Amino acid sequence: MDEAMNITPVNVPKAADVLAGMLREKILGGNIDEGTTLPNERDLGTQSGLSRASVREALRILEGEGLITTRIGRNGGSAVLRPSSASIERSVGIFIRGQRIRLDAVLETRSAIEPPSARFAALHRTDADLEEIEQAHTKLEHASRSDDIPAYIRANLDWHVQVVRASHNELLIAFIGAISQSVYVSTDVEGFNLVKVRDAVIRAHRRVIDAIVARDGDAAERRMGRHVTAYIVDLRKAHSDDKSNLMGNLNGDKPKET
Amino acid sequence: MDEAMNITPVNVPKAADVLAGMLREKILGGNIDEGTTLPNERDLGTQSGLSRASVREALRILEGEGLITTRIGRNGGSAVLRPSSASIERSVGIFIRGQRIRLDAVLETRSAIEPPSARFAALHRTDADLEEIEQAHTKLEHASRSDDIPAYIRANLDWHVQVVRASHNELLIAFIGAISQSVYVSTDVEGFNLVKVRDAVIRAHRRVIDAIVARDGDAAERRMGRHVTAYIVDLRKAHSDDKSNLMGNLNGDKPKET
DNA sequence: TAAGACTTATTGGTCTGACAATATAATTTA
DNA sequence: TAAATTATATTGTCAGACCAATAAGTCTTA
Repeated sequence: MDEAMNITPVNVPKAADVLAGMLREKILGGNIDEGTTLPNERDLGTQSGLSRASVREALRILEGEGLITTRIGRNGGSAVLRPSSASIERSVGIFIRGQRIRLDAVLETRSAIEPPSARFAALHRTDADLEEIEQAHTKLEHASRSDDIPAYIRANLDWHVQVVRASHNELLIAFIGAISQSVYVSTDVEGFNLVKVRDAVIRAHRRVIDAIVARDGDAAERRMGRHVTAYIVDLRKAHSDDKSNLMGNLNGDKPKET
Repeated sequence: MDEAMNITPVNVPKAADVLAGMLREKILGGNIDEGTTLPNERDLGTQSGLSRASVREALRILEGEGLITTRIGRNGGSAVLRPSSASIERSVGIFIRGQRIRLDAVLETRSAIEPPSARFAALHRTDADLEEIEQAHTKLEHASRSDDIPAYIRANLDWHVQVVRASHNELLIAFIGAISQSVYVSTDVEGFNLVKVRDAVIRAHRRVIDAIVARDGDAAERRMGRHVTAYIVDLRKAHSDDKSNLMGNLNGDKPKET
């Protein structure tokens, strides 16, 4: 590169950003217990030499990052929070909407993540995990039998989430959770009107469960892979009437007129 | 559930949150071009009936979500931004640090995502993608030959990112990008001191590239899978001196004394 | 005429101080 | 002792002012 005399654009951090950065490092770096409360806004102001408005902006940044939660009233204040997958879910959701990622692509992502997750689930599961998965499976069967399609869709997603949970890989869990949100809001009900379709899903789930029970990672990955791939193919087939577009995107846009 | 007479906890949204929500929907829902500027803070205040401080807090929230960027000065203001993967990277990074996810688990996640990504890369790649991958490969070889380990590590990660880029799946790209950040800051240099190790990596990369060139999805997935698995195994072997802990986590903590 | 220097308007950045809303603690009272 | 009341600590919100940065407009000058 030719970066001899070039200096980086002059850095003019805002006061609130600086304070937020300091507090963020304190929270993430230090061994601070969850629930510990920061000094109140006025004290933070005098300590940092900033106005309360700037302090509040900094706190709002941290709140957005899921690092603190703020309560009003006496003994209120900003309490340290262990960052959860919620903020990943939020940013992924915004990303999907903002970039207008198509449902097709989201499902493709899911089809990439879930099979290896099923493998890890088979390898790392506990008996408690199995119980959760079985419970989700029962709920799915019940929703299917009572023709409650919305409940069925919810239960279906839930089952998949439970399988990934059993992998005990927090990142995969967070990713699947984030994706599931988006899949849920844009899964269309009509795909599951047919009992035949619902039954096929349930049978596929059963086979995956069996592999997880047997701690057979290879089988779990293979079966989950076939299941999610088949699911995508089915959806594409169901939507093959408007061939130009394959599927709607996640923004509720009308198909472009051509 | 027994939720007959129960009312949900009274909802007291903050003014800034409400305004942020309205603006967020306007930005994500409406067809607003990137670069469009919102009204200035004072106008937003009068239009919404809120004080400028509240308006600013709302804008700060949106800025944190990557939906706007704010510039000072005449013709400045808050310009709409297409949300990028940057905010996903940030939230994933915070999640990893905050939850103290171990490097081991991060690598496991990578080993789950990359093989299917390589498959998609083989299926969806363009010639331009190939060029990027080859270029990254050349850089890796060069860094290896000149024993520049930091450059080697950077180039190594870069190659992996380029492969996933070729999948043209924005979510997978974002996930891998987010993970790579964390892998980078905690990959330790010593694992690559041996030429033998570096050469093995390069040969494995070559085989993956060949599969992508041939548009052979199965081979690409299989070879990438073997590569990342071998990588994890090697790292674990290298760190087998402190057997209790397998690897350091990503927070630079000292191993717990027992 | 065109390049440079100066002026000015617009916009976000920050501060101060005040009051409102609310949740908990402390006190009083039945 | 328990319920009701009061006090207090804390965030939520507002109004207004001034500072800082930027770009458009204007003037000067070669």
